[in-house]
Amino acid sequence: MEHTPIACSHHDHEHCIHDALEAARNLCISRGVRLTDLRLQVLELIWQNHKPLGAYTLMEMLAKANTRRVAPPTVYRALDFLLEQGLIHRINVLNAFIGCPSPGTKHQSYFLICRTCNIAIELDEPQLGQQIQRVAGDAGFTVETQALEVSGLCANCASAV
Amino acid sequence: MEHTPIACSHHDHEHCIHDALEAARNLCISRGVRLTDLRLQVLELIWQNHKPLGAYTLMEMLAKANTRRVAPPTVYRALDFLLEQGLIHRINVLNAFIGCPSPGTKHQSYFLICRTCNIAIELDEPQLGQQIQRVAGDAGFTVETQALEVSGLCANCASAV
DNA sequence: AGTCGCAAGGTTATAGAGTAACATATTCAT
DNA sequence: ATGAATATGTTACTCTATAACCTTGCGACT
Repeated sequence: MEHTPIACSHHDHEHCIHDALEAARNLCISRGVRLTDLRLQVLELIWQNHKPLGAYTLMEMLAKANTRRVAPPTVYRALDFLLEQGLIHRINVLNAFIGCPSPGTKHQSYFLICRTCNIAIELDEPQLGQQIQRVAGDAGFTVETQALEVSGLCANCASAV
Repeated sequence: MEHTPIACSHHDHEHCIHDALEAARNLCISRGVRLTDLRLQVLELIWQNHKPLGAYTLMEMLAKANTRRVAPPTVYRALDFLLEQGLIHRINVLNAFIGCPSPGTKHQSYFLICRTCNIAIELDEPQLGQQIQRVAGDAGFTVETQALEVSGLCANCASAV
């Protein structure tokens, strides 16, 4: 593998999850917001999969883990919290959610999404943001959020053809 | 208005719709695909509004125009056809569809979406595409489609605050 | 002109995604 | 301890989209 973006490389997954949850805990403490059991559980499920997860898939996972029914508002409220805190991103084209590897740092949402294996690789490209900002500015547009979703084949899947 | 992207400027709307439909007809003829009454009707409704329209809004419009019930698959099939032919784009963040001002020319989907008036301004920025292509290539990713959805305030709404 | 084949559209039912409104339970500051 | 605020539970519903199957109608070919 020549190119290995974080989400793509083979890595110590347990360690990766642990770090993400630890970072989330610290971030929430420093902000004075509550990372409750439910919210933490949702974040953990999202990280364990390492691929975009739909709200209803999460619901089923929660129901199994807690051995009781979990209704949509429960999971959506947790997701809303995690989105607000920048701990996860929403992938619009998939109606799904994925963990953010660098919460805390304010950034936009740029993703490479593999149509075969469904992996979503988050890009860290401030320059791209600047160019988008400039183009939008030329049109007199005030940018609030940016969402770039590039679909195609990841390195692994492309070489597997 | 200093900056006037196509979708934003005051223009002869009838003329604009007419041109779009004419272009669509020609494109379909040259490709040997059938722009049926239904498909044309959907395309026309989308252009008449000039703002992203949801599938169910379209359904109601069709039902009224045709004075009979129209079921979801009917409108979704027409939308699928128009998407395939590049005559419309899908705005993921709005679950809505909008006419493409330059079908025929292969291009990606870059939109500025005003959260107040809901207008969606399509950008024509091949350079942006190149930069995205480059960034994705650096990650070993093979790009198939790009979707950029920038949310914020359009020039009109920003000045109206 | 008939007819065969296929693409388009109709119909019913259901899956998937998200929210409104209200009730209950926790937590926190005082 | 108590009240206010925050978080979660519950029910019901809306909106978005697709599956599966049937019917229609165009169009190429003899």
